[in-house]
This record gives sequence, C-alpha cells and structure tokens, in this order.
Amino acid sequence: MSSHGFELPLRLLLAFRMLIDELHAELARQGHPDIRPMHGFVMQAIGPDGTTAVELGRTLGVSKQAAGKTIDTLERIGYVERTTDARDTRRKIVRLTPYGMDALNRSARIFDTLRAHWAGELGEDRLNALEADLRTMTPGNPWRLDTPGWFGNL
Amino acid sequence: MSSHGFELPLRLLLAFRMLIDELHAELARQGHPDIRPMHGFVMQAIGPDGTTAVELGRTLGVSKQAAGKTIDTLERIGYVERTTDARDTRRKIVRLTPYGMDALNRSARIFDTLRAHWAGELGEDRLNALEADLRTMTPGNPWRLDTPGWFGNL
DNA sequence: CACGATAGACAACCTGGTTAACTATATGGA
DNA sequence: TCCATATAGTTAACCAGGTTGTCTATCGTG
Repeated sequence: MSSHGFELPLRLLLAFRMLIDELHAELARQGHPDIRPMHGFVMQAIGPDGTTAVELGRTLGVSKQAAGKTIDTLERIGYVERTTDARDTRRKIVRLTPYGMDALNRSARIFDTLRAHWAGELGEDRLNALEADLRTMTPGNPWRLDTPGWFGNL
Repeated sequence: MSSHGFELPLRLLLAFRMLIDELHAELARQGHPDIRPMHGFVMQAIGPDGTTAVELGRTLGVSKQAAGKTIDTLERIGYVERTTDARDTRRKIVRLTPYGMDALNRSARIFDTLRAHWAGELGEDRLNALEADLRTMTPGNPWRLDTPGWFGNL
C-alpha cells in the first residue's frame, strides 16, 4: 500500500542534483568548464585561509590520502596551490588561487540566483518553511561537511 | 550578499544522506548487512518483472557495461539472478530473487517509518507541503531515475 | 638528545563509472 | 534464401575517488 515513503529521499536527491547540475552548467558558461561538483565542496572546505591535507581530510571526513589526491587534481587544474609552511617544514599549506576564489564567488552568486528562482516558484514563505524544516531534520552546521564519505561510495 | 543560497543544496544532500544512512542501518539489523545504497535503487529499477542489462542501463542513465557490472555484484551477493530469454537467446533476463524482494519490501516499510518520523517532528501538514514543493521543483516521475550518472561521479 | 607523534607521499587495492572492441544472435530486404 | 545491419552481452583498459598500510622527514618534549 502507501509505500509513499520512497518518494521523499528520491525527491531530495533529485532536487539536490538539479541545483548542482544547474550550478555547473552556469559555471561552465562563466569560464569554469572543468570544475566538478565535489571540487566546489572541497574549495569551500579549504576556505579563504588555506588548510593542509590532514586538516582537509578531517573536515571532509575522508582519509588524508584521499584529501591529498583531491588536492592534486585541484592543483593540476589551477584552483589551488601548495606552499610550504616556514614554521613547520612538514606542512604544506593549500590555498585557493585567484581562479579558485573566482569559482567560489561565482558559485555563491549562482546559488543565490537559483534560490531566488525557487522562491519565485514556491513563494518566499514556503521556501523559508522548507529550509527551516530541512534544518530541523538535519541538525548541525552544514558547512562542517563532516558527512563521512558524503557522496560517492553509496 | 547573503550567500544564503549555499545552504539549500547542502541541506537537501544532508537530508537525503540521513534517510539513506538510517535506512541501511535498519536494513543491516533486519538481515541485509551487505546491501549498498545504490543496490536499492538498482533493484527498484529492475522491478518485479525483471529487465535486461541494456534496458537497465537506459533506465539508470549509465552504459550497458556499467549496468552489467552492477548486476554482477548484485548476483554475487544473491539479490538477483539471470535467466536466458527463450525467445531471444541474446537476452538475459535479470530478476530479483526472493531475498532481493525481501530487501525491497523491507526498504519500503522502513522508508514509511522514516517518513512517519519526519511527520512526527514537522507535522503532517508541513511534511506534505515540503514534498509538494519538492515535487514542484523536480518535475517528472522520480521512479524513472533517469538522472544520468545519479550519484557518484560528482 | 632520543623518542613518540605528526605531515605528507607512495603503493596496492576496491568500486562504479567510461569507451572500445569483440562474439553471438536476430531480423528485414534484395 | 542469404546477407547486411542492428542489438545483447562480455571483456579489457582506463579514470576518479575512496580505502589501508608503509615509509620518510620533521617537530617537539621528557
């Protein structure tokens, strides 16, 4: 009967993917064709002050090796750069390049635009209620991103 | 400024992952410890009448080879079986085993329970509104699952 | 100053995706 | 009837992103 419960997770995933797909279509148009969805999350986690591979792994909930590999690819496509820490020569500080910061700034603006589109469709009140309800059901600061394994390995 | 728009996709992902994690924790308790999140989606796509690798790939939006690999692992852990089609010996029909159907039935009941939990927290009206709004923003039948690449390869 | 803890790199492996190439079978038209 | 083309499935080589284990270099403290 009902089995209505199946729809909720599916719609949540679909909605997430729609927003991400639209973000990246627009980013591609704005000069960032090579960026992948996860790169945005990683750069967000790197933040304006930079971080290290170990720290990034902890923030993201993945191993330091996985974080290191992701930094490698981000470095290769020009979004981050590594500099050695003068006070601790073991550490390598990973920082966003101007190109990386540009991607992050554009992402923020595009997400705002997409949210405005949702507000236009649903009404600001309904959208606020939706966000409030999601916040109720997913406690915690989403910026921490400490969903171990987040996407992938599903 | 706000940059408020970042929160929506993050919360959608977090909510999706919460539901999926809870589903699989419960499935493990109920005798399905080896099933992975994507297996549920694939079995859903296989459906009660069975399908073929090519068809499944089309439904899922992945290559027939990828669909074939997934069927291999599902077969190995006992959730599906392959039988040859008498009327077209090229085709191999993939069908859920009783164990596979059990997993699907349990998933449906667990999702209903999780939805009931959400209804308890948010109220049935708010949850209905949330689902209606997600439906508005993600048109189409979510059972088609034709999100090309769905999760993974983000 | 030596030893334990930490940062990073490297290797081997897993999964789920890709494309390309191949075999076997089906099917429709000359 | 036979041949050409299309289709189903398999295999292989590769990629990305994850894992664990091991190794080196450096830090910092007792």
